Amino acid sequence: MTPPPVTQLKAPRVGLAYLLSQIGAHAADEFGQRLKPLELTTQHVGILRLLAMKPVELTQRKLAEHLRIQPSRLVLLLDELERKGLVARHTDPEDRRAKRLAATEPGLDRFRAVEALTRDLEAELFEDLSRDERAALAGLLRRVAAKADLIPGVHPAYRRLAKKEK
Amino acid sequence: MTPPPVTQLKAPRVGLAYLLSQIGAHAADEFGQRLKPLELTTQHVGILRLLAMKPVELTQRKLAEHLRIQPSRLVLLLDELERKGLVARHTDPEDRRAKRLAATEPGLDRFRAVEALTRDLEAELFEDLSRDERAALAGLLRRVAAKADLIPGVHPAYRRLAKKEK
DNA sequence: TATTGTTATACTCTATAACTATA
DNA sequence: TATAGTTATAGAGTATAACAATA
Repeated sequence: MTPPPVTQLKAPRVGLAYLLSQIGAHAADEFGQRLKPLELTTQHVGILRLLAMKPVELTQRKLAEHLRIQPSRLVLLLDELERKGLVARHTDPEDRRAKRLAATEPGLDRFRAVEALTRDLEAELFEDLSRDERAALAGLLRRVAAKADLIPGVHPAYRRLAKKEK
Repeated sequence: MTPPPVTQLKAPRVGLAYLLSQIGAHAADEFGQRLKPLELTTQHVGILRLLAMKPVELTQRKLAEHLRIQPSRLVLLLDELERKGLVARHTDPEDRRAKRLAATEPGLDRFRAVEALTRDLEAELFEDLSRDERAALAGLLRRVAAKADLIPGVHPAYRRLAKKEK
């Protein structure tokens, strides 16, 4: 698929963390590419994924907090999703400042298309691994994720450049 | 280490590719954080890693091609490394347009510090895995990387937003 | 006075294209 | 005329701060 490197250089030795990061970035890039025909970005999908679980109480403030993104950034993402008719904002009758978020029917359909596309991508990425090997890989990765306190469904890329932590 | 999510939401089901991407991004973020005291970014390290192998024939053009980054971008990265005294540009006597690149002694020292830091990071990330499990994980990942034609030492993040491929 | 969502502004990163000096 | 490296410009993405409506 990818053309071979034109400039041949002896391969440097890299560690397990690097390998993980390299493959992970590749998978994310591929996913992003395949998302284009659906007119979605990975960030949109992260939002749709949560809304597809129908948590009726979810407001923008809470969603931004959960995803670790700026509320102002979420506004733009939701504007885009709303303009496509995939997500709806409803003013909360009990607190007219807040907006309750919900995926629309077309939004759920679109998300199911993303899930199908994801299965295709995984089938290709892990084509060379047996069923047992995939399960073993998943098991190992889940333990690493748990150790790092990663939150399922919350991708670090959301807050990539977030705080300086100085 | 990381505080638990303030907003509790049932965890969405995510696949193996997502898990890989999530952990990979986390590892890359952590690496980037720990690199700060050394005044380097992951891109600088990618360059140092290749130059540490002392490929005397390497010019900027070839390095940019290998890393899949724009030559103009490489200029800035090398400016930064050169200003810190970690890399040197020498005009090629046989083609005075080209610059031969080389890591300086301080550059090699700095790279060795990065390697030490990497070992620490890996020890933490994979603390819960046994020696055999780490080897198994590495083996599986290497097969996935090979299937995807990933080039050792060339991180996709270099060309993350590169071309639209439309 | 505090909070939700929004808008405005600025900053960073990167790609594209123009430029120079050599070939 | 073409190529290596550089500089200049512009665009995308994001964070920060200011703002309006509501509590």
